[in-house]
Amino acid sequence: MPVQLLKIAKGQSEIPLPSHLQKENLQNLQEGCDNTNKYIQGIVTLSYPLTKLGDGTDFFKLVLQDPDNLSSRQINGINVLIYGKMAEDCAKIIHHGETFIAAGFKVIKLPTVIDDGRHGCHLEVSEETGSAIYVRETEMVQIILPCSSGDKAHLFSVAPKYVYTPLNHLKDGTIVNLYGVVKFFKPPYISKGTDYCSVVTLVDPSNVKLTCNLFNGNLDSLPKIYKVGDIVRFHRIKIREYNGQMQGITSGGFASLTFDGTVGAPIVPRTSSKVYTFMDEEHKTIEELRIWAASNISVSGPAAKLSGVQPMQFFDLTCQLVGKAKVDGSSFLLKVWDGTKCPYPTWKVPVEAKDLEGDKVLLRQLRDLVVDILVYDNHVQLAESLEIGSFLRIYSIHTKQASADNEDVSHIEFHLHGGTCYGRGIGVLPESNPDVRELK
DNA sequence: CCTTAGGGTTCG
Repeated sequence: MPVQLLKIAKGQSEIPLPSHLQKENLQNLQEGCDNTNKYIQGIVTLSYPLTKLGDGTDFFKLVLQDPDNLSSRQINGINVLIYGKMAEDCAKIIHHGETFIAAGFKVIKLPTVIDDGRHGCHLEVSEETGSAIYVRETEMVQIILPCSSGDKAHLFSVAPKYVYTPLNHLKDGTIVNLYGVVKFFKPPYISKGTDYCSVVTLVDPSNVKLTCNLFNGNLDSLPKIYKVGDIVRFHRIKIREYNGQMQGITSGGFASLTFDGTVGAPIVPRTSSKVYTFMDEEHKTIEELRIWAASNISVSGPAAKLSGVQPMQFFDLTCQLVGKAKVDGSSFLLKVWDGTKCPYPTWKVPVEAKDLEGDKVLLRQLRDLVVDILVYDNHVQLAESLEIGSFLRIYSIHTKQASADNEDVSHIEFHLHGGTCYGRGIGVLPESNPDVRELK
């Protein structure tokens, strides 16, 4: 059998394998079987540098995964050992994530089988034994598995070839993957249906906007967007036409990654997915979008501090929750601080002492810095669930100047009105957020 | 169940 080293480039039609070859499942390999007319196929998840054996023979080793049997619990890779000229050629053209096909391979049973999910055999491939190797791009397969915890030795990944659609190429009724810069968003809120809802408007270098309605019963499954300018990657979002415009909506397998959109910031995806793909190619995309966004997205000015508030305005406040209290059915009180002092006298919402949650001593210590924010209607339920001490960003707080009958001077009131216009809402920030660190 | 929202400030 002649040696064939075949690279099928993207876009070219696939060259069929010789018809006499039959596919053998990676799980079914056994030593001693006649594999002359069989081939195996897998995705390259790991490869080692080309080396030379003691006798000068080139040697190249890679690990294959069966794309039909990928799961986080089952590590079913099989080692492929390639010798001679074929090793040298493979080392040049094979990349992580590509589909590797070998015909005319030799199955060698491993002396000691450890029951850790590893394959009981390895494969040997060389020109001398009549092997043929085909390499092609991997079609879209699911999954990659950076183990989020535990044994790092088993950390490996499979590169699926996801295709990302620019926002100006979206078509009604399709399910696509896409990247976008957040131009507007509503932090997740409790919808009138059964799920949390987050509305996100994206834009990309095609300058087309896409508003997405994202729903999920699990708050954590919605994108963790903290500010305009964040960059998101959506997988499997459904595109529909609504009022003459394309609209995105969550479909069954929706998943998202969110990144800080600041040029030069660390590229750390925010996601609830334990399993996701993220490779060099994605890094590059994020960096390019950051640079584009820097000159094409107007990020709302520097974050407002309590020390800088004006009587009649809407603003976003990054703060820490130090107290909360039930007020009535349609409003709820949050006591927060951001380390700065509001220059105006602030409104104190009267509540019964028994309804106030929070460290009394701390509340007293911080009494000149803490402000009362009254939240209404749809925000009440979310506000009730917030934990004392957590870091929040409250979007579109309204400041109002008022004076009570028993006061000589006017005070300033902080309201988070009902509804979600202009992204009005409450988001919880992780302690790792740069704005939270600044707060501390 | 197969919706919810479909960006564009409350009016307490």
